[in-house]
Amino acid sequence: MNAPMSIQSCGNCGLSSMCLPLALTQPEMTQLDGIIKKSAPYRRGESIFRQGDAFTSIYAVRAGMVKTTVVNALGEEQITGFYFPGELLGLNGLHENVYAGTAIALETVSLCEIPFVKLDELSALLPELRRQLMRQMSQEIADEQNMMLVLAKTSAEEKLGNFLIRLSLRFKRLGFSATQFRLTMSRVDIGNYLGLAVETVSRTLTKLQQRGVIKVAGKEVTILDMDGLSGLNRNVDEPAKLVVVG
Amino acid sequence: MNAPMSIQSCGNCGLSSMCLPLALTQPEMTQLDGIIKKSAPYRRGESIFRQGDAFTSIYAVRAGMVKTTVVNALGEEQITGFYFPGELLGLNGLHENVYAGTAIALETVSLCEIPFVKLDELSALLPELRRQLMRQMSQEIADEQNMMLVLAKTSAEEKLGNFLIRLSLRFKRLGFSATQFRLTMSRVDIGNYLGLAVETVSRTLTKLQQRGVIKVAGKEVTILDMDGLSGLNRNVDEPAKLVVVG
DNA sequence: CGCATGTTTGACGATACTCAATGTGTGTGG
DNA sequence: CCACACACATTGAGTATCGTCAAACATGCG
Repeated sequence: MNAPMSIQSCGNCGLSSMCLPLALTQPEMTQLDGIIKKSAPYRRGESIFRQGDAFTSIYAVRAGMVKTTVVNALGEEQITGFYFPGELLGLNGLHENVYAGTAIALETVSLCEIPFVKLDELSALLPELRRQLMRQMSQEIADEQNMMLVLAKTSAEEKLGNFLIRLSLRFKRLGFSATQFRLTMSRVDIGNYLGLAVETVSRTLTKLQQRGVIKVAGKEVTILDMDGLSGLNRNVDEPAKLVVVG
Repeated sequence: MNAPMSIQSCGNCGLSSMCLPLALTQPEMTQLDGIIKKSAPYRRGESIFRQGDAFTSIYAVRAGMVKTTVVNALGEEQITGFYFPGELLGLNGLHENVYAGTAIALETVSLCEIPFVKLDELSALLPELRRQLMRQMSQEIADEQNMMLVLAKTSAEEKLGNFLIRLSLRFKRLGFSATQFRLTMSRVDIGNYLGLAVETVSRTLTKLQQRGVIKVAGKEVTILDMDGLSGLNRNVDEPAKLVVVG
């Protein structure tokens, strides 16, 4: 008796509506299934690919969380993103046939490996697959541009607020609580990603907590005042009593 | 007698080897030409598209320079890139069928407009076109990730050095001098792009000049010591008579 | 030629970094 | 199961880099 394959198929994957197969018909999905390789789970700290490795596949996260980094000539390292289930890894690799960054599992992670040559061929036949692939690349471009704004223009407090809100939205999209979740990454990772020293991350989280906007207990975060996080307290006066102008 | 069309065709465009038609055969290029719309030149300050506009086309820069920006909910604006001839604009627009940013001509600019629906259809037929489009998107992702590192991890001096070096490489690729060129954008734009105040841009350029690494005269820049710009003076010893305490 | 816009320079101050020490959690091995 | 060690996280003190405010200076367009 074979082990059930259901989990391996896009058709039975709960993430298909936010992943590559979006908008594919059932037979099309079967074709896509045909080229996807099951990959053994990665453990915390293991790398899925490394900067400079030959580019062969992109990966869809099925479970767990992944971080990606780039390193410059001086060895400085920057975390460029945290990837949730349904999101694609390795899209920066195809322009020079070499991965432009490293992907590392933040916890036990399960992935779908999609050989790019086959995906490219299939995308010629399936317009919706092609468009979805491009949409996801486009999405990544747009996301990173927004991140550039955050890095260049905002204070430590705004950076953390923005970070927590984006995490919240992604947890929500996956069906988890939008207001209470666990930070998979360390404070060091958060600081690296946001361009802050670890100490500043700690202090800022404490400050947000004291103001009653969030509650932090180790890696466990509760968002108490979503508007306070995003609204960026233009009114430094008082946290409660919200004034609506007009 | 018709006006010569040569300039309008990819086959006769000097940029084809670094633009979309890269690796296309002559007949394929003709097909691509068939969907490209000539666009009237844009003047300094004019927008090619605006954040929120319906996404219809991507644009290849043929002449002149373009900047792109994103604005967040609070009205903060971030320049996300400067685009040279041969580079593509609007790639961030297709994931939500709306441009995720604004593109503005920094000088008189001439563009090739490429309706995306047609490009998408054609990309199903021409594998090299499809791959080149994806490569350019991938390139943009990788570039922006490197920019995130610059924004998050480096000092004002390093930011300017990195900025000038990247400009230099792109001028070189276009056949211009790599060591002497004109900054098309204002100091305000440079500061915005790099996450620095205008005053810091000014001061840092002056400092780099005093150190003999560059020469600046208004918008005219000469790079005197390329290694000094990138090498990041690990040797802080002394430029002139510097007093070392101890 | 003059006004507007862009650029430079100076003085001052705030935000976030560095260094340092203490506190907390997690995983391993006895 | 507890103790220990190591990594991670928090807090404090002092400081540097860069931003803000302000004014003078240059440039260029009409």
